Amino acid sequence: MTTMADVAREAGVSTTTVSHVLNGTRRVNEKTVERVHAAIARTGYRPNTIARALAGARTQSIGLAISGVSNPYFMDVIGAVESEAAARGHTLLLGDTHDEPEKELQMVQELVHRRVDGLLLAPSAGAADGALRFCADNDMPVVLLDRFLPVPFDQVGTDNEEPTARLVTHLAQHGHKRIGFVAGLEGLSTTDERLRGFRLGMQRNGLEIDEALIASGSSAHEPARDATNRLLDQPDPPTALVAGNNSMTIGVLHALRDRGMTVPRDIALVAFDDFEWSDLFEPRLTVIAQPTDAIGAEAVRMLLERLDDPDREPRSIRLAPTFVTRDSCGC
Amino acid sequence: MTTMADVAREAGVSTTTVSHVLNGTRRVNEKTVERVHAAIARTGYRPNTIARALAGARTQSIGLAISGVSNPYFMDVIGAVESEAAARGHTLLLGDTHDEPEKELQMVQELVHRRVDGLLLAPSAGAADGALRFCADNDMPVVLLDRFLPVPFDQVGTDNEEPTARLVTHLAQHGHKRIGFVAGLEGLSTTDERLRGFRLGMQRNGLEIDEALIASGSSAHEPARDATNRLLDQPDPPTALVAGNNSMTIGVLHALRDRGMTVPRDIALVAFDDFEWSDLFEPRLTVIAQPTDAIGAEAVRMLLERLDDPDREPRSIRLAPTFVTRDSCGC
DNA sequence: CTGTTAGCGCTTTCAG
DNA sequence: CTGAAAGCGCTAACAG
Repeated sequence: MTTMADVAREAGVSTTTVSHVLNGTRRVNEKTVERVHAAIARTGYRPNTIARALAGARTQSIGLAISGVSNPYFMDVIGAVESEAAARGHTLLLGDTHDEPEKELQMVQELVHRRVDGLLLAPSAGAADGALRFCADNDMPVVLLDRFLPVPFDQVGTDNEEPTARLVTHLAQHGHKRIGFVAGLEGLSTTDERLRGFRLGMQRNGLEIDEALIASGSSAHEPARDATNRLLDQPDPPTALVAGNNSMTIGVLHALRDRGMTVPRDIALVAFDDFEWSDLFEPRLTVIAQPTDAIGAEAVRMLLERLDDPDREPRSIRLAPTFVTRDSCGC
Repeated sequence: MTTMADVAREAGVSTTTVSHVLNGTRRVNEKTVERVHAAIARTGYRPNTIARALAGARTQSIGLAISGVSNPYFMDVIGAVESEAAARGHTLLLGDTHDEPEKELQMVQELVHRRVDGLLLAPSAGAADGALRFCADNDMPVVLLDRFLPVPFDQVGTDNEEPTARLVTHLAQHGHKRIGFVAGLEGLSTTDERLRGFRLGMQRNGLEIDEALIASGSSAHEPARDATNRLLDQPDPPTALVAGNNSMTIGVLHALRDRGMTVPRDIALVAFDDFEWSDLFEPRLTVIAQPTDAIGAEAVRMLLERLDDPDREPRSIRLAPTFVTRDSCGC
C-alpha cells in the first residue's frame, strides 16, 4: 500500500505539500502540483480514508439509519440515497433502527463513532430525546427523513395531511359514507398527519367520524390485518377503507381475502404509498404515491449542503406526492 | 469525547492495560479488570473505531457490493445481511456496482480502502480479473453472493439448474411443448445455470429445443419486455414462458398485458424468483423461491468465519430454493 | 510558496 | 502481571 510519504519522496516534496494539493487547502506552485500529480499517477497512490478521518478531516461517508427490513418504501429510499451519495463521492453506512428508540440510539452512536460526516435518519417515535439529542450534543449534522419533528433539524419527506384528505374525498365522491382508517404506529408524525388528513377529509365531505372506524395497524403487515378484521367485525362495518401505508395495505388485502371479500366489489380500498409494480396487483390499487427517489436524493443533497454551511437555518422540505387512480377505489 | 487515556487515568493503569482488557488480548489481573470496567462505566467511554482501524485492528465493518437498485431480490438480501451483520456487531457499508465491472472495481477499492474487515460481493460478469483480483492482491476476505465463479473464494447462493429444469417439467406436465425462455444478462453464472436448467428440462421431457424460443432479457425489466415480444411475434409462438428472474418476470407480465393476453388462459408463465407479495399479484405466480434471508445471513456467517480462519479451504454453499405452485402455470 | 512537527486514539512489540 | 513507547497515514498549526 503506497502512502503519502511515498508520493512525497517520489515528487521530491513534503507530505504537507502532497496533502495540500490533494485537498486544495492552500496555494501550491503549479510546477509542484504537476510533479505531485505525476508521482501519484506513477505510484497509484490512494489516500487512506481511515487515517484521514483520524487526523480530523471528513470521511466522505454518510450514515443512513432507518427501519428498513420489512418496508418497501424505505427499501426504495435506500436505493435512492446510495445512488445520490455515490454520485457525490460519499460512501453509505447502513443501519436498521427497527423503529425502536434504543436500537436507534445505538445505531446512531455507532455511526457517529465511525465519524460519518453526517446522518440521514428516519426518526422513531422516541428519537427526539434519544438519538437526536445525542447527535446535537456531538454536533453531528442530521437530516430527518420521512418523519417531521418540531426540532431544529433539516427535514425532508412528503405531504401527508392534504393527500390523505384527498383519498377520503375520492371515496366520498363514490358515495361512501362509512369509511374506515387503518392508522400507523403511534407517535410517528406521518401517522398523526395522515390521521389528521383522514379526519379533515371526512369533515370536508360532511361525513360523521366514527371513532370505532379508526384502528391502529402499527405501520406493519400483521397488525394491519388484525385491525382490518376488527373494523369489519363491527355491527355497521365500513364500505370503504383507507390504509395508512405500504406495509399495512398488504395486511388489509390479506384480511380482505381471508374473509372472501373482493375489492372493489365488496369494499373499496385506497392507500397511502405506492408499490413499484402495483399495476400487477389484484386489485390494482388507487394510492398516494410518494416521490421516493426524489426524497432520497434531496435528503443527501440537503445533508451535504449543511456540511458546507453548518450554521444555515434548518429547513423542511415536503415533496408533493402523486394521486394515482386505479381500480381498488371502484372507479 | 472520552478517550482511552481518560479511562486509563481514571483507573490508574496504562492505556496498554485498558486496551488489553477491552480486547481480551492478554491476561490481566482480575482486580485491574474490574477497575478498568468501572472507569469505563463512569466515563461512558466508547472506543474509537477509526483509531482502532488505523492502528491495524479490525474495523468491525463489512462491505456489501451488489447491483441493487432495481432488483427486489437484492433488496431482500440487503435486509438480511444488515440484520445478521448487526447481530454480530458489524456495521454495513453498502455500495451499488450496477453490474458494471468498472463501477464494481471502484466500489470494491473504496471499500478496501475503508478497511472493511471483509467483503460480500455479487460479482459482475467481469469481476474475476477486476474486483476479485484486486481483493486477492490486497488479501481482502471475500464471500461471493448469488453468482458462482470458478475461483478460489467462498461463495453462497442457490441452486439454479435443477430448479429451472423442474419449472420446465411442470410446464411439460401441463402438456406444453413449445416453451420459451427469457434469459438473464450474459456472463452471469446464474444466467448460464438457469439456461442450462431450461435445456435440461426440455430434454428430460423429450421436447425439442428451438433456439428461437430463447431470448435474452438482460436480467432487467424493459429488455425482458422486448424479449417477450420477440418471442411472441414468431410464426409458431410458445404456449408457455419461463422467466429467468425477478425483474424479468415483471417485464414479461407487462408485455403480456400490452398484448391483451391473460395468464394462464392465453399463455402459461413460471419464473425464477419469488416476490414478497406475489400472492397479491394477478396472476398469482408459480415460481422458484430463493431463501434470500438465509442466503444473506449465511454469507455474513461465512465471511466472519473466514476472518477467524483465513487459510481455510474456500467453500461453496448452495441453499435449496422452494418450488411454489400458484396459478400462473395453469394448475 | 514550502517544510517541520505535533498530534488524532488506538494496538502492539519490547522490557520489566 | 503491567507499562513505555513506537507507530498506523494523514492534517494543520506554526515557522520560515
